[in-house]
Amino acid sequence: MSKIIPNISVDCVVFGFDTNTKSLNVLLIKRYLESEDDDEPLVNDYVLTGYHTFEQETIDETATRVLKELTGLDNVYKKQFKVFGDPNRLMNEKDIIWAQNENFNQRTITIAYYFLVKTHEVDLENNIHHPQWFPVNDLPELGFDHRDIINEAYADLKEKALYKPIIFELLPDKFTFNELQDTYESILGNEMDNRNFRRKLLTKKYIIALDEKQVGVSKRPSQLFMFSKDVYQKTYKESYLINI
Amino acid sequence: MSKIIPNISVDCVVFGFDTNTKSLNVLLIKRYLESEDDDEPLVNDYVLTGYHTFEQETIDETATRVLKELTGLDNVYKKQFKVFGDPNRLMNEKDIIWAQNENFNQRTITIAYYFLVKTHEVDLENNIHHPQWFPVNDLPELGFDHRDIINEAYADLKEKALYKPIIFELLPDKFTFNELQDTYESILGNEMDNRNFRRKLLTKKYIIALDEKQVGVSKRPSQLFMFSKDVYQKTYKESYLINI
DNA sequence: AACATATAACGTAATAATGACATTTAATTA
DNA sequence: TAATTAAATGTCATTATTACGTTATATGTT
Repeated sequence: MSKIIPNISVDCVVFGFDTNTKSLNVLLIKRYLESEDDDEPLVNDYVLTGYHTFEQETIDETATRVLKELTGLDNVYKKQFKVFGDPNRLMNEKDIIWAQNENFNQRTITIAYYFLVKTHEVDLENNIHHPQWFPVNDLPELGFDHRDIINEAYADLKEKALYKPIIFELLPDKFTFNELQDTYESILGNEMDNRNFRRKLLTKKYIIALDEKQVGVSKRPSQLFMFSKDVYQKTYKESYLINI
Repeated sequence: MSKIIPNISVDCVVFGFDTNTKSLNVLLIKRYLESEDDDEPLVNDYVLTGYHTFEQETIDETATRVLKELTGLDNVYKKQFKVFGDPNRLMNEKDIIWAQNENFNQRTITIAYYFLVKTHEVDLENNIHHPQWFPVNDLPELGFDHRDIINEAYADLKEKALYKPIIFELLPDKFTFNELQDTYESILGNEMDNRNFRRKLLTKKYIIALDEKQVGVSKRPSQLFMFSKDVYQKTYKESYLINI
């Protein structure tokens, strides 16, 4: 049995994109504690999943382990983006109640990761944590400093999406151009002209048109595309284009 | 007296740019341990500065404190870029010798920051750590996992320099256009056409031509420029230009 | 005073990328 | 076969980029 390091943990922000609602979502689990006199619950909000690092484990392994438990997924895009270590970060009223109940009260610093997953690959049903997706722009009440953590993760994702092809981590293997644009618009929070967007990205050799169309839609079906990481890595030249 | 958290530390990569040698440098301190029989020293290499976090201190405060001790500087650009937490990260031969001598051997995770400083503002003389500048491309033998840490810091800096105006943190308040270009070239590791470089950056309103020239040079003196963070923040529109 | 030296500073033309804008096409369903 | 729905596309004016060599302005030297 592995021993945990009591003052070091990992928290995981799991991002998914829902192509139906066109919403960038975050996976959260409920934090619930009943009062003794069965009145109002003492704690009833949502949190990220996380766990302490084991003594013989890298931080990355902790993150991977936590994600696997939550989603069942391996080999997911992962970014360690910030450490949250304020001595008072778990000192809200509800966090203190929770900490007393759960028997942790030491100063804990947490290393925060975000993950980009394909929503349809996450099985929410058979999951002891009962995770739920929430739009990143419409989050429920959150415990600990997890709202901060999510906001920082989102800010980092926004920036990174502009110059790395990470958006494809959020899309199915086969996607339409409109889905791609929707995903960009959700992440970046702005609308784009569809003609200009297509022109720009259609020239990229690593976005490959498939000989295949959407099926089962009652309208003109879109063409499907795929992203080739391989072609990307081979053809992308770091332009060193200063863009300040 | 503040108590330290024994398994959590901060390490600081301090970058400076030397306009004379046109070299991006890192500030290092010596790690030295003599053997008892006075032969070869047991440990004789260089390391970053770092220190443990105090119990009532944020991680950012730790970093700021360590930098202040090393350089005397406050209010310096600082980026927390990565955590190094491999269980075996301090397990090289020399690190073990050092750890026995210094009496630490527990697993320690370190939160790494880099700082961008103006070289001429750092006083190397009156400093108990005796720090020295080394070119990032020609580092001496380094202790612990500090070569990794520096390389990761450098990679992050390279990326960030392309889309944030952080380069000015490395330059004096008044700089010439050629110094600006030299700094970019050192960081990005490529040469640029000087006409195109000027044209591109001269159009930026936040790079302001001063009514002032270099003095004491035996050639045509350059015009001096300054960077206005204020103008930058007011005029920069996030273009949301996808650049993948 | 004229010249040498050294580096700062600049221009042009061809090509590529961007931004702004509305219509046509291709499938399903009634 | 007509209606519906969303997919897909074209053009033009403006701006940005690339590639390239010459001129300007200071100091130092004779």
